[in-house]
Amino acid sequence: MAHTPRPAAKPTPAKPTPAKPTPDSTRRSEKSRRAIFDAALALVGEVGYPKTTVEGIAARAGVGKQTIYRWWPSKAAVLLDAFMDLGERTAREAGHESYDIPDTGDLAADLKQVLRATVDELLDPRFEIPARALAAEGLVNEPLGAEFVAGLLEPQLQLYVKRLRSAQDKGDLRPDIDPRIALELFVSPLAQRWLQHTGPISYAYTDTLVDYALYGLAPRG
Amino acid sequence: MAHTPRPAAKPTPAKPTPAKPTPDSTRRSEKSRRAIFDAALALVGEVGYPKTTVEGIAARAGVGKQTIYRWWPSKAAVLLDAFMDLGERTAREAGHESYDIPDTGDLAADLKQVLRATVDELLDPRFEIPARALAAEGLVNEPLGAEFVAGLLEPQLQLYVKRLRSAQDKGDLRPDIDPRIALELFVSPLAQRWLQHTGPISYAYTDTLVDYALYGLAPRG
DNA sequence: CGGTCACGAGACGCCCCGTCTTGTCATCCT
DNA sequence: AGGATGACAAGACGGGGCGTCTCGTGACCG
Repeated sequence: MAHTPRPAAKPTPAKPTPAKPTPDSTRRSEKSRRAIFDAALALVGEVGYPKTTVEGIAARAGVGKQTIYRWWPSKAAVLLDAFMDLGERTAREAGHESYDIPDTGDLAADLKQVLRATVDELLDPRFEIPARALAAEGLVNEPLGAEFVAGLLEPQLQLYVKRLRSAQDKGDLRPDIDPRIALELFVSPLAQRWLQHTGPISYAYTDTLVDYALYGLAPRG
Repeated sequence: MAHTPRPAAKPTPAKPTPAKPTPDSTRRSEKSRRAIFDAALALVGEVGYPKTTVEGIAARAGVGKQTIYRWWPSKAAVLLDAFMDLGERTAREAGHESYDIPDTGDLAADLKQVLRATVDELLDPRFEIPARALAAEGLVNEPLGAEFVAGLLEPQLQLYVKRLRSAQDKGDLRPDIDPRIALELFVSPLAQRWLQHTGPISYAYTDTLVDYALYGLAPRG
């Protein structure tokens, strides 16, 4: 729960910050929380992010506006939590405790496989619409962007770091390479094509990225 | 002038689309147009994109709101035209008729030089604030995103395509490589780090990207 | 010299914002 | 048991930007 307010508050009643009421999260209604998530995701899918409003979410969820403002600072924060909750639920029901990039010994094949799965995900509207909306909001809304990166993006990237380190141990990757930079050679191009529609995304494309990145653009020899 | 309305309209008065008044662009006030651009860029820089409003731009420019709505569909479109106009003006006063990536014969050095210049640009607040705002809007607003890509991004990328083709002619780049994909190996990582704050950007970083991309992540031999 | 039309100014209804008020209900403490 | 607490649904409220509209003005046109 990313936006749950801090449970403690200074005892001093007269401080510069107006001393918010600080809601009691133990008394929180789980039913309302889920209804808000469902309504937010449904509305973003149906009318798009810009036309999704806090009032609309509240009405759709059968919830008072105050209940939303009590727990989240903005519609973007609501959607971020809803999206992360969705991700956890779908991962759980798919049986994944925690993802990991396969390690068959063939680095190129493993990377291509994961990127193909990513392509599928990026093209699934249930994922695409809220993810794009959150990415867009994160570009302009600093704290939300940081949470988006830290909560959704960076954990994925760390899986690549792990797999690339393993490859270095086995001599499949140059030992002087920084894995955190290396992964960007195939992940970032896909991300940019998806986000900004700068080109089509397909299995052939991501396969090509892996080959180019691993074996280099310059002639070998 | 990206959003100048079409000069012609069907003679049929009763059609499904309500037949907009179609302003006469020959009678347009150049003074107002410039004042709107200046006001839009100033406001975005001062109060940020979300707090920039059409009313605010109009008031700052000493212009009626209708004059903005007559020529642009949204504040995002205004800012896009203002930003493109700014780019043209600064390029002109810097004496550049048209940019081009240097071709000294050393591909790695040429790419590193251009990327270093890009780093400088990305870190210049005068460029950064409106560019990020437009990129964010373009993610969610399809037609604006397409115009952003076609008008600002793709022309830059084509310079890389040109330089990479030249490298292929000289044998500095594998002949089977698609230059449009190859350029993404070093441009997209930089773009993503800048847009989403997924990591620091520096000369050392972009130099590394070029080396990784040209010579590959896998051991040579 | 009369007609056309972009212009500055601003009024208008609309919708959403974020806050505040009211009454209900579940939980916890005494 | 009974009283206090506090989240809850519902919705009223002022504020402000939206996009459209109506004015009166002035520049250019035939």
